Amino acid sequence: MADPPASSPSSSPPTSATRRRQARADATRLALIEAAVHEFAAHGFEGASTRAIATRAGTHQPQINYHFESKDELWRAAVDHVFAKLDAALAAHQIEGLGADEITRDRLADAIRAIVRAVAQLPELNRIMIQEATADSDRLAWIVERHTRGRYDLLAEAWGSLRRRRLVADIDETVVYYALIGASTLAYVNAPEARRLLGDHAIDDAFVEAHADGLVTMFLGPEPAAGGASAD
Amino acid sequence: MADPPASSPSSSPPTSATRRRQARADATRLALIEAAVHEFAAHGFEGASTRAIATRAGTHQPQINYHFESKDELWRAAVDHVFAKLDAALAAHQIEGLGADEITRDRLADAIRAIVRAVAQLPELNRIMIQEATADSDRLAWIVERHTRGRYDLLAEAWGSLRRRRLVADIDETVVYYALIGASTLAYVNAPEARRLLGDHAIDDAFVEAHADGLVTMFLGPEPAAGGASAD
DNA sequence: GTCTATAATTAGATAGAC
DNA sequence: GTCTATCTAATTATAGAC
Repeated sequence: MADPPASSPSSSPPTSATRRRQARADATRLALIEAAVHEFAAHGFEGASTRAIATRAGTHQPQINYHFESKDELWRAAVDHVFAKLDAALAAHQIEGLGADEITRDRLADAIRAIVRAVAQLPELNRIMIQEATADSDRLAWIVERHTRGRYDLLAEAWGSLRRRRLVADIDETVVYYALIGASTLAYVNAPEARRLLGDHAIDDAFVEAHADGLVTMFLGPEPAAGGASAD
Repeated sequence: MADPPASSPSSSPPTSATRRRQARADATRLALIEAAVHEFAAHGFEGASTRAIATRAGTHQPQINYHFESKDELWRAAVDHVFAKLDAALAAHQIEGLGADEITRDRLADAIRAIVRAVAQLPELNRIMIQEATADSDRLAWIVERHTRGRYDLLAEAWGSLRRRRLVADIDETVVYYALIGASTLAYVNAPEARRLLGDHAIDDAFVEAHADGLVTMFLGPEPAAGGASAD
């Protein structure tokens, strides 16, 4: 979405030297984005300094204003980057998404497991989300319209469909949305706290699997009701 | 815990004037703490400025260093303040706590409802907690040992007791802790986002009650199993 | 105790050499 | 494109009048 700064201003043919320069520039840009993800997640937008980001990226602070218009634009590029990684992780953890076909209890169970595994390996995304969601701002408006609303609608429709068919508990979609996101992300968002509270190795792969199973039980019940449910 | 600056340096008897001065000072101190709660919750420790806190408190920025040693000490006073409010809110919403006697399913259900109602009216506490928990720091160490660990132990013991007696699903205490805190707090922590996503009045009293009921259903099941459960 | 003025540091952004 | 040097504005904390 953010255009890279124009690197071929006129019609000069791409020589080997300019191609190497471009590759170096792309590497710098990516390193800045990944460093920004880490720093914004840890300290919030205002708490993260562009100097710390540049140092983590192995470059110098003015590079941020060269490759991005401003700290704000770097933040947007970082957010787009982690959401792209989320979609990749979700795709890796489940064959079909929520929206593909008529939702079933088992499909939602698979989706919940996929969400838990994905957010476990991508804690920065939900750290950034929550840092921004605590106060209204232009950044919050941007992130809600660009990344949040579509995902909310998908989950709300899936839950609503199951709820109307009595395949899940009679709980409001808005309640389920925040309960599921909160219940699935907090242990990873708060991993530094969890390490102090529970020990260094408390949030490991076994925890993630127990967490996924636990949330499926909590949100979908121990077992699908045999027989009695009738469609709307 | 933090001693107020000594206001009676020698043995001068308290005149009406000095008593009025002291009352004014106490009011300034409290106004600073409450403004600090708001600003730290909205912007995090590093993102909140002492000028903004002083302005919100209706006083001037150097008052912070007079009434508190530093921004850091003000933060600690603010955290103690919101945890005291949490305890008051929890006490108002339930007769007995988790630790009073042998835990029962109904007692835990009451506790969950009390937690939801309390965190709904005190979103600043969980905003501050989550802002700090995303990165390790001296502040995180302080808050975990001073405020978090005891509450974690209480809930983990209660759940473990019910779990051993097969009165709740067989889910690990650590999973339940983060799932419950996340599921109960996120809608209020993220209220600015929820307003953009769902509309201005989505997180109202009816939501809180539906939320409380929904979490009881999710964590404790729709109904206690009649008969079959045997104690350990 | 509360105020104004200011010191010392650090922030994001820019200029210009190479 | 990347670097060094630096500008302007904002930060926390302190000094000193009242």
